[in-house]
Amino acid sequence: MASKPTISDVALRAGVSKGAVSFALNNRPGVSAGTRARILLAVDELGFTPSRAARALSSSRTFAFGLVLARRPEMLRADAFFPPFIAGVEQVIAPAGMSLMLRFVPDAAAEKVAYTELANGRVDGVIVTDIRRRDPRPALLTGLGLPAVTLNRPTKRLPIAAVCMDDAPGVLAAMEHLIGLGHRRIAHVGGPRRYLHVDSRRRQWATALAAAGLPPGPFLEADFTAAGGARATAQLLQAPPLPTAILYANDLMAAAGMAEVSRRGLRVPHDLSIIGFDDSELSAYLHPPLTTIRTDAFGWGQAAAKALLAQLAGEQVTDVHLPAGVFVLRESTASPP
Amino acid sequence: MASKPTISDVALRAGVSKGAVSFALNNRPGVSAGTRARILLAVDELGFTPSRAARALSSSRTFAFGLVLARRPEMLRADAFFPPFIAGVEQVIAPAGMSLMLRFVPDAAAEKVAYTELANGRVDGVIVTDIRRRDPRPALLTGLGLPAVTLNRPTKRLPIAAVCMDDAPGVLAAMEHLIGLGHRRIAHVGGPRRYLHVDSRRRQWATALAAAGLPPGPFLEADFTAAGGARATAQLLQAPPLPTAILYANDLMAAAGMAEVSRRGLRVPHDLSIIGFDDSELSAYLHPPLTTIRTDAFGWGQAAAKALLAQLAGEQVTDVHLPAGVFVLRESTASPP
DNA sequence: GGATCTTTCTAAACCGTTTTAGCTGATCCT
DNA sequence: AGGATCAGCTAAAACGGTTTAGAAAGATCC
Repeated sequence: MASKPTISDVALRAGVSKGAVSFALNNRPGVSAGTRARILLAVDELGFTPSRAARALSSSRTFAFGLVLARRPEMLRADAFFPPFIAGVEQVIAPAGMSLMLRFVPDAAAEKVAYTELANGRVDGVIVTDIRRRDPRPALLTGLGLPAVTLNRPTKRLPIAAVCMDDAPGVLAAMEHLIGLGHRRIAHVGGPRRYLHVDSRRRQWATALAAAGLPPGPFLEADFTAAGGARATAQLLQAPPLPTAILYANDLMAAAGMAEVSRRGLRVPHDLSIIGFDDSELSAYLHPPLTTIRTDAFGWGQAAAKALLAQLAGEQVTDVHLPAGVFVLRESTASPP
Repeated sequence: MASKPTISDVALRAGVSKGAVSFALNNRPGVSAGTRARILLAVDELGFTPSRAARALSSSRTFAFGLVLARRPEMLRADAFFPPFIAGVEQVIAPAGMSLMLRFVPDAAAEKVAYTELANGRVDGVIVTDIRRRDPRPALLTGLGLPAVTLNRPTKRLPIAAVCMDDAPGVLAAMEHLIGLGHRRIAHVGGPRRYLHVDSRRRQWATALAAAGLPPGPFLEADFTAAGGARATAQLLQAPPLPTAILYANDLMAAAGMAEVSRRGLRVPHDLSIIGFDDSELSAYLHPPLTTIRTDAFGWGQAAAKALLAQLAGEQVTDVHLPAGVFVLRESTASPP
């Protein structure tokens, strides 16, 4: 009585066998309504909650999802995506009695170890983010037999479902907006090109440029940090021909870029237009408020969690397509000087 | 052979009993060097890794720590503390074979449920952040018998160790800097007052004001979001006497405040000095670069994880005191107009 | 009215570790 | 030489659930 009650205590109190209690608790047929009520009463009186460890051992399910992040700590310092993303995941899985197991690793080698450990009875499935070119993880995960969901689709055919958010419409709208304003030299500051979404945004940008009959603009590969954004901006601004607009792959780099522009005595948007990506919380409150492309990290987290949950429930899951990011017009863009 | 090898497979291959294998793997005495080598060889050949679930069940340890965050999703959107904090925790616990279990909950009621669930065989200990006034969690946790570490000390005497970072020196240095520049009306925009660290910073600010013989300045309670920071700033600026400097409880509010000041045609730092808190990644790259007080979230995470690990190892842990946040002078402060 | 199905429930096996109790044979001590 | 001690190992009992095989009791069928 002093220590935590077990299923045997419940069985004893309800005058049934352990098996009956297990059936009753898992809503399985084979228990009469009366007995079920008696069992639930005993559960309630004893304050019984099943031990996850025992459940995990006998049913070989862990009731946890895994998320492995391969990032250097400094890249996490101001990350605007993961906190809301994780919150979205949590909101969906917590009511289902599951929890999220997090792993931060510094590089790809550690990443592989982390997934292997997670596969070894720590989680029932994983959400794979930051898909890279020739990403080894889908193969690794199917090899490990670990159910998974990816954020965006890595390559054409894989037995892993993807939860996709198309960034083409957002980037296109942004580019059309700039081109409509009369911009002809539109630069792009992206993230590391190994990431698929970085490359995708870059392609949309290049396509829009070409479609408007404009010459290919300068592309700079930065690292998603404020420091990187400032550095890339400085580089774009150091020699003519100067771009009249810059599209960034996230708001953090855009904000830092905007500051860099100001520091050089140029004015946003008068001398240079700036567009970010993600619509982070601060962006609406910068000076000037940042025009950006909104992505719904929270909703993405929810969708990914739902897809993984459905997969574990045995449903045949296909790719999920979320509403594309929308272009949010604020005040960091104007006609070129 | 097809499925994952168990400890019995290893025992069979090495020609010993399961017990011997367990002893060898856990570096326990009672196994000769020769036998140990034979066992380790078998482990290697079979690629054996012990099942966490079975381990958890028989040793009643879960090899995971828990972290429960009671925040509304919008407060997480731009949070600069948790990503590096969690990264710090991870860096310490991963080599020890442990992982982090995360829970996001919307309010205090859900919080209690979350801790109770975690206590029930899901984690070996928790890190408690965002300590509030009359926080019910320390009592809850000691009641649940769940080892814990708090970030900063809630009240005087509790059997829970705290990992503390003193913000007094940083705030004091900031205030001395402002007062030295000649400021006499220094406002403070804090976070929700139920948080102990909010109250602590507010007290330091008030004390410094009093120590300099200045009248108590206006305090505004905001919510740590950019929107809240902008709103509070607007309120401070709407009626004279205007403050000549504002100290914010985080960089996000400070950044939004700075933009709000600019929007009103005032110039930072010429017309108004601004100081933030935390030194988030963007702050050094704002225009002007934000003067702030640096807190080491990553180091805090490491220290908290170490303390919890030590506690689980049976060590008598006392409070840990981390280096205080340092004042980082940049360009958002100047003499009052 | 007996054979056959269902339904409801029990007993026991099982999941893969850790841990305890106890069994060996060698060594030490007097 | 013979008992105590010890390291090195084995066998088996936990840990707390799930799951399977099968028993007991009613309901159904011809």
